Amino acid sequence: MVTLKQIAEELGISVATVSKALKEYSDVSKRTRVLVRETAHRLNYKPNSFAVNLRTKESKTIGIIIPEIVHHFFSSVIKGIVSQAEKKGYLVIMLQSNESYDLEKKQLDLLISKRVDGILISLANATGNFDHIKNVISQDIPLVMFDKIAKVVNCSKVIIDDRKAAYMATQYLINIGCKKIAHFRGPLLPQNSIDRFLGYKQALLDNNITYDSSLVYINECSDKSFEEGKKNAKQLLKDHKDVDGIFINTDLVAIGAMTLFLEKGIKIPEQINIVGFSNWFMSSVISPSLTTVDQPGFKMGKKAFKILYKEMMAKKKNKNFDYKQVVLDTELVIRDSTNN
Amino acid sequence: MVTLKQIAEELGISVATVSKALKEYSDVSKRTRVLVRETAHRLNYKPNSFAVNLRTKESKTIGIIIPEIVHHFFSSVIKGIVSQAEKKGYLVIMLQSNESYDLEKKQLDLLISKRVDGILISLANATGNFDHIKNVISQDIPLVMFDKIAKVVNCSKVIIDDRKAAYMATQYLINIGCKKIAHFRGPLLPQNSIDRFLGYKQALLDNNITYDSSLVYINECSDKSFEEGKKNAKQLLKDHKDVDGIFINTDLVAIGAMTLFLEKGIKIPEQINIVGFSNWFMSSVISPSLTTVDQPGFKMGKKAFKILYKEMMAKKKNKNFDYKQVVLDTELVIRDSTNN
DNA sequence: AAACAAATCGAAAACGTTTTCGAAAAACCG
DNA sequence: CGGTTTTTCGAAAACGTTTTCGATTTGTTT
Repeated sequence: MVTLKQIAEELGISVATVSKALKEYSDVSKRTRVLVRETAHRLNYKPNSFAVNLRTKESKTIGIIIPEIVHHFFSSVIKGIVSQAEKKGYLVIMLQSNESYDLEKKQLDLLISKRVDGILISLANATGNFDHIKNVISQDIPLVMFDKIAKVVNCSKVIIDDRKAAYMATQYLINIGCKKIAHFRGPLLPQNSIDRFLGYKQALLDNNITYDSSLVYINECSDKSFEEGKKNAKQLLKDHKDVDGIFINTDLVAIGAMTLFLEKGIKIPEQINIVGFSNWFMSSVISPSLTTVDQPGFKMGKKAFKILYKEMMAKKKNKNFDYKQVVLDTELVIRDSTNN
Repeated sequence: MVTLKQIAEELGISVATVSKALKEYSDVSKRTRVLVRETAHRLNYKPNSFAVNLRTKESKTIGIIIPEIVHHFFSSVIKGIVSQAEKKGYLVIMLQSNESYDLEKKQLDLLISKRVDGILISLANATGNFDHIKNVISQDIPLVMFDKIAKVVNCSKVIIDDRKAAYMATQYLINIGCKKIAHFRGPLLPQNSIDRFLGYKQALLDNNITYDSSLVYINECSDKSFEEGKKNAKQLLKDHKDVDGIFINTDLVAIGAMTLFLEKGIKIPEQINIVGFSNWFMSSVISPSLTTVDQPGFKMGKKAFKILYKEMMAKKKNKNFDYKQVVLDTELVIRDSTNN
């Protein structure tokens, strides 16, 4: 591995000037500048990033923690982050929390001991305490949360308006004539689940439909989403035979539910209308295709990185910055699982 | 940020002993060892990884390059890699080549200038020249290829036996009575496509079915897989009305094809039997569910890291090592798109 | 040619850690 | 107590870069 020193010796000049020449400092003559550049290129010089990191106190690396990698929405977000980060010369370290609070805390620790320049995080379902996040922020490490956020933590966030999106989805079910609408709401803790539930409830109230808590089903575990969708659907059939619409927290659960209904000979959308959430790719290719709320993962990833980047630049210049909250638009994608 | 120096001053001892105390060197007394540990903990000391990297010449980081993140198989592989790497104290930097040769080369450059300790890579479809890979290996940087490999490159590899799996899939179609079997083979360059095609061809020959090259369709672009599946299916209907089975390179293309057939009123599996490849999750929930070859992504990721880890350890001790080639088992998952 | 300004360079410190090697201190033994 | 071994410690170099600041050289002006 060739170093600055070797280039310096090769040319009979000092390490300092070599370094400065390569960075286009104005206090090195044009002649030596090209000389240095040429020999650097000839010797295939690559700066030792360990030394650069140590000296500049930055790693040009960011960390990202998500609940689950094998997930259409999250992998889209990652793709957005990685693509944007690369443009700005940042590499991305990826970690997954498996929806576990303890793991999330541990991963966060790992990232800060690696001294990443910034962190992007989407919370685990199990995360109900946010001290670990606040702790990072208080250490002045830029951090932005996306999608699964904590309202109570003061930092930049990129989200969708879950409540509004859920409201629109429910309103749509009402518009097409549904009288008795159930909701599969996902786990209790995450803000998304809460907001989507509240949107659902509000839409009912605004349309003078009395809210019935027995129509709301919880599905806890997330790596068994499909199975839980089936389970909830089965239970729903026992509890309420006359339900004609369901708004479901996430596509995979919705697909599970649809699968069970089809097994039981129940026609979709004729007997039950179903709306999902997230717009996974598979929702467009199953039959009937699933009406769902499109969640812009790729865009969210890009936006989240852009904000983080600004914060990292601000920190570098010792400037302080205001936290931003960006709300991305969603869209109801109407397909064949609803009777329009 | 607290350093060794600060701990040393706090205790009135030298930096050297502090360092050694924290690493349980035997040449520091028990008394000072606990003293150092305690104050380190009290001051919340975290070693500066930049300095450690510089000194030890390792980053405890590996890089991974895949063609596409938003992809069930590859995200499974990543999950396997990340989980295994974390156990051994390694973090993972992820990059995607977007199936482009130029990007792949650039990403590889990025990783080596970041001085990752090792690299895992799955080649882009467009990669037909392997000098960039050989170059890395000749620099003595541990590298293992997985799934989309280059046979001609001498390094460790984790793969499945694409040829055998394709043979089995085709043989299965023959066994259930298919007389005229088409093949959608994917792009030309990747070894997988080639091997799967060869397996298909061999199965035909072994069963005394004459191979007809007009039954083989190429789909080039990979982020439009679904659309290309439809396109190929449409063309197939024009060319060969009497085809009764298709073996398709990858699930998403198969699902595209199935979608078109269903649109055209062609019954699956009654009129056409379809076998895919990869076993994406969605293949189990569409209807009819897709018969396909299960490709163990998670396991492949774990195995690939394990081999890389051994090579990294060997390199650290200046030992040399033999390249390994691991072939993982596949399994034909029989579902409803074939008439069994 | 003197005086000054501008351009060009390099010595050296700093970043924080690890590790070698010699020195000092303590323990042991006859 | 002298000599030897063992234990414990620290000085210092090294990793490769960046950057400050003073020194030297060159150029410009009278």
